[in-house]
This record gives sequence, structure tokens and C-alpha cells, in this order.
Amino acid sequence: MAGSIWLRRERTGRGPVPEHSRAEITAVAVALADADGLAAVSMRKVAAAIGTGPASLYRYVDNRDELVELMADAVIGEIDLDRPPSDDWLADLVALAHAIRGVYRRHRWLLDVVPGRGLGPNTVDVMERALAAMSVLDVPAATKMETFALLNATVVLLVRTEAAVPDPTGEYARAHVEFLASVAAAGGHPHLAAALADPRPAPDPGEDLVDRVLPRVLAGLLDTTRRTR
Amino acid sequence: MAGSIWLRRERTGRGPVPEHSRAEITAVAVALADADGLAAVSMRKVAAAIGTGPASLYRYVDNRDELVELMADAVIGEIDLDRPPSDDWLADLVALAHAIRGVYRRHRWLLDVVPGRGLGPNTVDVMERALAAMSVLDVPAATKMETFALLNATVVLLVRTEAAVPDPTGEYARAHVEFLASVAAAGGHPHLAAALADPRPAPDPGEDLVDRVLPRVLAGLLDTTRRTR
DNA sequence: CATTTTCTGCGAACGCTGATCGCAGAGGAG
DNA sequence: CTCCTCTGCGATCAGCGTTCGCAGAAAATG
Repeated sequence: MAGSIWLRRERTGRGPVPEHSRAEITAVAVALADADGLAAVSMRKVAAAIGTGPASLYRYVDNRDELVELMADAVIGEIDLDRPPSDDWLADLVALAHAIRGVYRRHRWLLDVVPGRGLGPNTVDVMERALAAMSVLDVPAATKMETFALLNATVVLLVRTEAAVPDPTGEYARAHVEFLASVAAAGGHPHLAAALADPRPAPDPGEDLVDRVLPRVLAGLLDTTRRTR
Repeated sequence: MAGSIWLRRERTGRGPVPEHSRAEITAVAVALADADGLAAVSMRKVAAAIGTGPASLYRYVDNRDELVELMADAVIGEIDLDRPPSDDWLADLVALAHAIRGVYRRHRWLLDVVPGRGLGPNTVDVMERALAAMSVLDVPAATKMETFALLNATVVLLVRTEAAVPDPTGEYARAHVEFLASVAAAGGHPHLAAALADPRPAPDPGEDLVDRVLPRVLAGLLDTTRRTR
């Protein structure tokens, strides 16, 4: 009831044995979100999917936000942390970012989860890995925490931009360019008109956007104090 | 009905004169969001605030998402674009980022608006300004568009991180550190434990996080092709 | 001016949501 | 063996976005 779900034991020992578990509920919810998006994850649908009434879920979770927290941490757990870190802290962080991006690509609903919340055990494990990579850096721990947050935010940023342009034939994209064209045609936006007339495509950012952008973002946060111990 | 709201005229000329306007509805909705967050902006509450029934709003807007789109573009319109651009494109972009950050700080609910959507007239004006600043750069227009998107995303990123740590005494932050401490105490996370034991505060990022981070982010996108014409 | 057409305001309603309450019953704790 | 706590869950509440249909106003049309 009080405090975060990660500090609450799943079972106190008293009373009858629960018929389900957080893990089962979380798996079902993740499957639902993978199929139909985060909005499709309603307490009722999840309950129906595990074969109980709509109210039973509240025996395992205080509210829907907690369920989402479980989901987010569960998919973060897909990240493989077995390979040991190298001696290149930046390369390790970039590799971590790639792994995180993989999670976002596999579970696009994760983009809709409000960040800042949710810091479950799997997320802490990833954080531990990031701190390990940065252990050679002689900066305050708070800065390393910020760096980790910035790394995550950057991955979200890049995944979002790559998800924003996928279907130029879609209904929304069509209305989008139509509006831009009408504004340009109305005059008063010379640079926009020129931009729309430029046929050159952007150089394919491809697979390496993380490699190109992330090091500079991290440098922006670390450069004033970067020192190798 | 079809297409984006920006391509639909507010009034066709036929029929009785509407008692309200998009601008009035938008202003009321923004005030509601400023006071109680985006979730408090329900069609019913907005309708009640302007003194009509719950269904009347649909005469002005197709659905709630369109209303949010109006809101987002309206507050972007607060950005002052009167001052002419300088001859330093990067400084101009950074100044623009500061202005955008100001909007996000004044209307924190904007963080909850799903990005990628919404590209109203005010947003196009800001985009025109960004393109004007970048007119001296000899890169494809598509790259400039991406740069503008990345600029916006970076601002969101920075505002979010600065909003994530505001109140260490809050309920959520308390449970947060409590959980981290319990994980560290359980062992197995040496770097986390060391980080929690580090008393040094982060060097105050202060007002200049945008100035420090943004130029590097933009460089990450532009450096392969950056040339001044 | 009269008619037609189109739009407005809005009460009522539908289906869905997250969440609460209370009750019957199961099963460890002492 | 008794108690006390916990479980499943039907019933229920308040709120949500959205749709429908109708009465009536006003511009366009003849």
C-alpha cells in the first residue's frame, strides 16, 4: 500500500496461496501492449486474459501505474549483461545504449511510458553496469547518475525520431505534408518553401545514429570535469 | 472531418454564428492544463468551463487529440520571433532552444503531449526561423528538418531531467532512494553502493545545460556534412 | 420574400475506463 | 483448533471520449 511496489513483498505468507503472480500478470500485460499498444493494457483486459474478474488484479498491484512499472522493468530485463565490460568506458556506454534501443524497438509502447518513474531491479542492474563502465571517471557520482539518465533520454529521443518518419504514405503524414505545402504556397515562409523544394534526401543516418550522437551528448555533460583516474 | 485541423476552416459561412471559437476553447483548455495537468483537460471539463454541454465541443474539434494539438501550438505561439536572426547560426539555434524551453517551463503539461504530432501554424513559424538560421549551411533540407526535430527533442530531454529531481522530499523520491538504498545494502551492486556513498554534489548545471549540450547534439547530426556556404 | 441547405447547441445515451467495497471462504500462525 | 489474514470476485461508482438525433438559427439560393 505505502511505498513503491519494489519494496513490497509479493507474498506475506499468510492466507491462501495466490493463483497468479506478478510475473504472470506482467507477461500477459506486455504481450497485450506488444500487440495493441499501451492503451490496450486495461486492468479489465489483463484480468480477462489471465482468466479472473476485473477486480482481482488489485490484489497484486495497487493501480495501473504500478502495473506499467512492472512491465517497463520486465522488458529492461531482456538486456544481456553477461558480457564483461571492456576498458573503454565510452564504448561500453554506447553498447549499452544499443541494447536499450533494442528493447524500445521490440516494445514500442515503452515510448509511451512516462520516464523518470520506474526504477525496478532490472533497471538498477543496468544502472550498475553503466556505473561500472564509468568507474574510471573521476567525477561526482551524481554526475554519473545524470549521465545515465541522459543516456536513456537520448536513446528515447533517437528511437522516437526514427519512429516518426516510418510511413510517408500514412494518413497523418499525408495531412502533415499537405499542411506544410499550403503554408509554403501562401507565402511568408521563404526558407520553408525553399526547403520543401530541395529534392536532396538526408544522408541515411542508418544504424549509427546512436554512435554519432550519443558520444557528443555525453561529452556535453562530462567535458567540464572529465578526467581519467 | 478529414485531414488535419489546420486545413479545416473554423467557419464555413453557413449556418448560425458559433457562440465560441477555437481560440477561446484553446485558452480555457490551456488554463485548465496549467492548473491541474493535461489529464485534467477532459472534454467535459472544458465544455463546462466555457458554459456549454459536454457534446458542444465537437462542433469545433473532431476529438480530444485535436484539442491538445491546438493547445500545443497555442503555447508555442508565445515564442517571440520579432528579433531578427544574427549571423551566427548556432547561437540563433541555441537562443531558439532557450525560448522553447521557456514554453515548456511555463506549461509543464507540454511534456506529456506526444511529440511528432502537431505542427500548427505557430510551430511552422518557429520552424521557419530555424531554417532561416541554418540557411548558411550547405546541407540537404531534410537534414535541417531533422536538426530542428533533434533540437526540440533535446529541449524536451533537458526539461525532463531538470523536472525529474525537483523535490527530494516528495513521496515518490523518498520511495525511490529507499529502494536504491535497499538494493545497495543487499550487496551485489558495488558501484551503486559506492555511488550512493559519494557525498559530492553534481556541479550545478544551472541555466546553461542547453548551451553546453545542444551544440554537441547538433554537431552529432551535422558534422559529416557541415559546410558554410 | 420564400425556400432550401447547412450549420449550431445540447440532452441523452453507449461503451469503456480505473478503482472501491464488501463478502465468502481458504489456509498459514499461534 | 482457533484466529486472523489474505484471496477471488461480483457489484458498483464516478468519470471518460464519443455518437446520435433533434430543434432551431442563419446564410445561400431562386
